[in-house]
Amino acid sequence: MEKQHDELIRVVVIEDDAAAFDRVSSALALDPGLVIVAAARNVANGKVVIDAGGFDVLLCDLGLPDGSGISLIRHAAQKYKDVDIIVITIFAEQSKVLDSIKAGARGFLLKDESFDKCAEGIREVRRGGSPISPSIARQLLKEFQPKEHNPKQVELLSKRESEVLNLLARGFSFHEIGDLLKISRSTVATYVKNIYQKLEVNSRSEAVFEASSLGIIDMPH
Amino acid sequence: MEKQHDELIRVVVIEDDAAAFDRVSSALALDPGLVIVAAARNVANGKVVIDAGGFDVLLCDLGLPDGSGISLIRHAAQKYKDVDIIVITIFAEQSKVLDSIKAGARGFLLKDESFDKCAEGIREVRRGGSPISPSIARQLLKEFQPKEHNPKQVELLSKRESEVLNLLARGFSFHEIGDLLKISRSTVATYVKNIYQKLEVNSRSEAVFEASSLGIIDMPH
DNA sequence: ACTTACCTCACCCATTTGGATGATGTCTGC
DNA sequence: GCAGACATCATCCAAATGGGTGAGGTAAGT
Repeated sequence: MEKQHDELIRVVVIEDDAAAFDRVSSALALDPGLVIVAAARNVANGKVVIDAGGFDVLLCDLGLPDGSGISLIRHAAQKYKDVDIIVITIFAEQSKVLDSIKAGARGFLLKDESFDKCAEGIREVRRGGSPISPSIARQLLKEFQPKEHNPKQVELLSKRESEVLNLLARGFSFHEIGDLLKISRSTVATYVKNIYQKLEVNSRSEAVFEASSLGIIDMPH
Repeated sequence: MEKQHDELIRVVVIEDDAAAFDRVSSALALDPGLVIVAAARNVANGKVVIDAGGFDVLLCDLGLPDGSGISLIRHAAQKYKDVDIIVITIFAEQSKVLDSIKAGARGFLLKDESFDKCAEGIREVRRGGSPISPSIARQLLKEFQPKEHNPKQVELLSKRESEVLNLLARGFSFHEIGDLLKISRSTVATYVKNIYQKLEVNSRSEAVFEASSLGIIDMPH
């Protein structure tokens, strides 16, 4: 499917709620540059519509009667790299928002607040931006912000133990770590044992695995 | 500092460009519920202003003459949990956007497009949302989307090697892995050597570390 | 037909690790 | 003042790892 460069943006809407669909279509009708070329009310039909191609933007609801719209998003995103996918949903559920984005969604609008912003959102996404409702955006920011979930974890390891753990992760031997930290290798071994106890593991690799999953290790990149 | 629950929102603006500051202050002046209680043009003065407290929202530029606004954001976020911080900047630089968010920013507006949306953004953030310019939001979404940066990485490890790596991470010995995969421990050792070569490491812990940083390992959570 | 990648196995051996046990000294909090 | 957490060190030893080398089979791609 070719990306159209003239002003006509072809939209597919997948939405099971009739009232919501009406409001979306009304909103889009106000913009002469937008045209709804197809619609579906469930996952099964949605897939057919998507496979048919011939559109630039996909507006997709998440809570469809026969499954989650996320599978459709993934399908469409993989099939058509140039299609911009915008999720329209009622509530900002943390996990579903993330899953949608991982599946390839490029915009996220809440039904209640943004029907009038629908057309603007579509233009925005075509411009290369990502329209995101503020309440959803807040969810996303939380993902990036340092997680202080479990206060215990923050101080689970002592300063010295953390240093050792980070060096362990980078493959240094006890001997090398000892040299780097100016302590004996026996002391390093002691720290390692303490780390293992605290993390409830019994090998280096498990410790690194556990620590990186807990976010208590300095990762590159 | 107490969070004010009446309608008056006290704002601090840290912005070095006089023209930009004027436009922001004009925009805020149109909303009688907003009042600029303090301002600064650089990091040094910004810190003083922040330490003085008595505000609800911090609007902060990133490119200040004597340093990055990110340090101010971090400082303010740590000192006042209830203060909402919005970044106002010219360009959406990927790394700085991320750093700002990690530092505690809760909103992100581009100067060129959103001066008029400034007041609305402040109200949004007080409501618990996160106003984010679409072009910045797109940057963030990219962070979440499965990174296919290096096509090699996707198939860096063979299927069998990945299985072994995941078991390595969980602390199984060669012997145990061999039993689990119904292969001999010699074969496991061979895989491990291959994995090390491919990841350019030479120990289990390094391999786990590298793999988790590359996202080619199945992490819990 | 030939190369390349993958899956499989074996043997050898020096180095490292993990586990156990025990010790000294500091510092903080109760 | 004393328990508890932390940082530091030591010795012993069985088991596991990492590194080297070699080798056979299959499947895919050139």
